Amino acid sequence: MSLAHVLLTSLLEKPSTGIELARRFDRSMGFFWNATHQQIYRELKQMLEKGWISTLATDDSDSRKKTYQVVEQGREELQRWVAQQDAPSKLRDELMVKLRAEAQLGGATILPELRRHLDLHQAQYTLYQHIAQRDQQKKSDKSDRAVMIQHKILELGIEFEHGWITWLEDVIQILENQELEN
Amino acid sequence: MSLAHVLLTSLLEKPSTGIELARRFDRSMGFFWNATHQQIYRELKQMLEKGWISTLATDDSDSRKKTYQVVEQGREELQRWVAQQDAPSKLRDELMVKLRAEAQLGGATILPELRRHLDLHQAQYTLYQHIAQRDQQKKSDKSDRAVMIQHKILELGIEFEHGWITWLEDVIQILENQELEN
DNA sequence: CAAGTCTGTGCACTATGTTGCATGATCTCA
DNA sequence: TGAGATCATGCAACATAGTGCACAGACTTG
Repeated sequence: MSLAHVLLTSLLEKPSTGIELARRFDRSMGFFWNATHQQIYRELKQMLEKGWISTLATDDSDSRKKTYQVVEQGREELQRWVAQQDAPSKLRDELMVKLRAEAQLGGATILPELRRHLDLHQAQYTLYQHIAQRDQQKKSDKSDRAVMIQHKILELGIEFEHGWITWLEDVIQILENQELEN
Repeated sequence: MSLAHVLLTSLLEKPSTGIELARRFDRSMGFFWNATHQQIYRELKQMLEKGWISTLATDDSDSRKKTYQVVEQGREELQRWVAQQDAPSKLRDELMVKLRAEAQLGGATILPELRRHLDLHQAQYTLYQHIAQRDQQKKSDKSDRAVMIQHKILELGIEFEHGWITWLEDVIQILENQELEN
């Protein structure tokens, strides 16, 4: 299980409510992890039971809103997990399977899908670029370890998106030319 | 569900037994999808029930070994799936979370993990390069659509591994230098 | 040919992720 | 001020993925 550890990390960065966490998954955190609000609420509940997190007392008591923070035990658990060896995450990409399937089936049904994915990756790419630019201006404190790491992670994201874009453009071109030949 | 579709694709390429499929996941197919033999047997059983595949009659009947092949209905299902729009697969990488967690926790516990991953990616990279070279010699028939697509997929894999390697080297360097400064 | 290992299949259980729906609280604007 | 949107939390059911273990047949070797 590691959704719990993702949430611990996110909560260390800033104590938050369930929804806030869910929203953060659509942004920076979401680049390399994602989860629905359902998973998040369920996980928060379990983490509370395990004593890894607690709710902030400052919350308005007549609201159902709960803000969570990491407690010592949660911090220790995260530390333990970080030190632990794990296999690199396995890639699992439907589009690649579809391409390969189409290679067997014949036809060119896949072309629109490839174009659509190209668009999506381009959008993601520009989004990351914007975030990077904004960060650059906000905090030029290069010596801050946390800031540097976050920046590096973003860079990797940008690199991957760029890889996808050039690759997709290439494949689309090749397939389009093959179409024309028939 | 799409493990079923991955298996359909793999079976179209070549009728196989469960184990053969599982082994193929450790190779070419495994670059963008993976599954344990357990998942595969279970899925094969269900696909048989749905009438997407059938067992080959040529199998030695006193062995428990079963060779599966795709039947018309399975081919149609695959076709349907290929044409269908899907969101790009979401990346989910533990190492990135760990990095970010460590940025919060402080310490340099992550460095050995980064080095280990660098090694793994380097190994993967050379493996792909070898496969690419071998394929180049075997089948220089560039006009074959299926061959071309498989080659392109491999190229993407190589590109990604390369991205990981340069990025990891970079991050390791930066963190090592920070270590020295203390 | 007995003992040990490998191959191929499979069940049961657990963990993780997803979908659909429900409900109270808060906001908003005519 | 009350009807409707939307925010925040959550339950239940289901779908998918992964682990551990078992077992029968084939292969192998002293």
